Amino acid sequence: MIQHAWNLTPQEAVQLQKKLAEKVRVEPLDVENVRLVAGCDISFSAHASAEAPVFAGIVVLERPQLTLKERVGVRTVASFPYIPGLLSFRESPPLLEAWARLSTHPDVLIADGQGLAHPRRFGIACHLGLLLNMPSIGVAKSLLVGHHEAVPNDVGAWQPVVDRGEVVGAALRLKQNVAPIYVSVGHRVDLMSAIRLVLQCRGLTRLPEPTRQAHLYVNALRRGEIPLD
DNA sequence: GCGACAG
DNA sequence: ATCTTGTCGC
Repeated sequence: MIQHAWNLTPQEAVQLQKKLAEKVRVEPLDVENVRLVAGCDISFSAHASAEAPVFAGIVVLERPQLTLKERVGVRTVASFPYIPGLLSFRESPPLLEAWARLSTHPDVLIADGQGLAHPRRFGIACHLGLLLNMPSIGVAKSLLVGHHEAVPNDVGAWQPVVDRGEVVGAALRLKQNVAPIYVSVGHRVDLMSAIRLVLQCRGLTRLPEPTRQAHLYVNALRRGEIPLD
């Protein structure tokens, strides 16, 4: 099991990403046999500070009905600032804490951010997948790197996201007349498998259900509408 | 040096 | 990410 310190300087974090990026595995995933899909997200209290309270949550849905099987949340503090390209050093520790409290065992994890569509090909989806040794997929609402052609206005339509001549992800449309989402490989999956799984996690909104429900959950936690265990 | 920049 | 109500459109 891979493990490393989190109290790093931004410069050290960048070096660590370059080193860990070499360990990411891109391979087909047997999507048809995926039963439990985990979605995770973070919610911060107002005013971004170094010691801001943060709520991290994981929701586990069961395919193909996308039924909620489990959800777990934790309250802690962020110990790393938000720096584009280093998001995972801010959000992963809280998410790993929540993950450790799961009683179910998800087959795949969908992270709220990029996977390989990252300047060093190591977004938060790759980071979490590698540390948890889990198939993982990145689903982001906007692009960090790369470009793509216009995506046809049809559910399921997608266009490759290219960065420095390399296909690093896909702009995928889950709903008509709204912006597409960005799907990229995290760990132990390939792009086609990732796209297929995300499509199977489609609800009626722009974002896939795991991501959407995790978002709603952590926001409810922050507002005190739902108690922590 | 000038922009771009996940959440 | 967060601060925030109503409003236009499918």
